[in-house]
Amino acid sequence: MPELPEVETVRAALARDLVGKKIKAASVTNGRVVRRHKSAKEFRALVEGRSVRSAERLGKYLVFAHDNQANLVVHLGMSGRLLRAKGPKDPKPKHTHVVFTLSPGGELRFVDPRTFGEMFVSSPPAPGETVEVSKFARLSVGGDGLARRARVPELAHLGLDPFEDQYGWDRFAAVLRSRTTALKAVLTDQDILCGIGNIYSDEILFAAGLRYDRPSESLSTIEIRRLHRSITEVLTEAIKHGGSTLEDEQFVDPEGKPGTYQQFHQVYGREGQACPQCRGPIERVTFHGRSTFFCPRCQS
DNA sequence: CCGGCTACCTGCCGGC
DNA sequence: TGCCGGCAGGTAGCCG
Repeated sequence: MPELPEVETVRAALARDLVGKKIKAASVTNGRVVRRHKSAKEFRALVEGRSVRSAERLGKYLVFAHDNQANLVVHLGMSGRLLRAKGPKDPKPKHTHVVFTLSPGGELRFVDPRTFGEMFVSSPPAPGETVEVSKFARLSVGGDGLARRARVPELAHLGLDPFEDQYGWDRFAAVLRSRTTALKAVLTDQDILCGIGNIYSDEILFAAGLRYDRPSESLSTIEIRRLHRSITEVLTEAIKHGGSTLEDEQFVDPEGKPGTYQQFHQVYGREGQACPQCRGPIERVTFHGRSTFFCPRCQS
């Protein structure tokens, strides 16, 4: 379940290892992965022969700028991996759906058992064509973020990325006060804040001492500042440890290395265990059809 | 406009 | 031992 820290880990690895290389050939063996395109053939025609100029991230999306104004966009979904390989002789994992042959040398493969992940080539909007950028992005994102959204229309609906410029606590306060929804629903709504999913929302809310079901507009200024700080701190710490790799899922970076942040999880997946702060039992509830872990004593 | 529900998928695990 | 239901959850699309 790659969320922002896992996607950032992949981005950083590919910034070192993919940028500057040319995609000589692409092979697509599961068309569902490129479902935004009319055909796999169309997708191949758009990527083959292109060089990769940069590796960026917006929320949980990877954005690789091509040498022709277009961008290759990748979302890992629930179980997607981008894996480097030395060449075609390296054994292909099951569920390898796309293989890029790179120049110089090697391959980049997209492996995704559950096929919730996808990739597509985004062409810049035609001159004069306007792109509707999400109102939460407009509210707080600086020039780069807005420009990036305008360049990739498919991602223009995304809200604030927690690491984008100009994401101050006062702007964040305006976002929270504009909704009456439960905090967890706000944190995981990609059109408001992008990059946070089920695991990190629970960890962030525990760090902030706030319950998942607190109405977002009910927070005091101090609570808003605490939540704002917790978002940055938890995600930064998770990135430092290469993201989280849970026992039942298989996140690894492009070199096949798992993350280690799971050992620092305070509440996620710890139902019945002692809260690290008060030693009371961590509770698990189903919220919006998803598991939510929290400490009823430390979070209010 | 907004919130809530479901479909899309495969692997894994517990129960029978 | 084998089958089957439930669960995992990110996003898009639909509906009220």
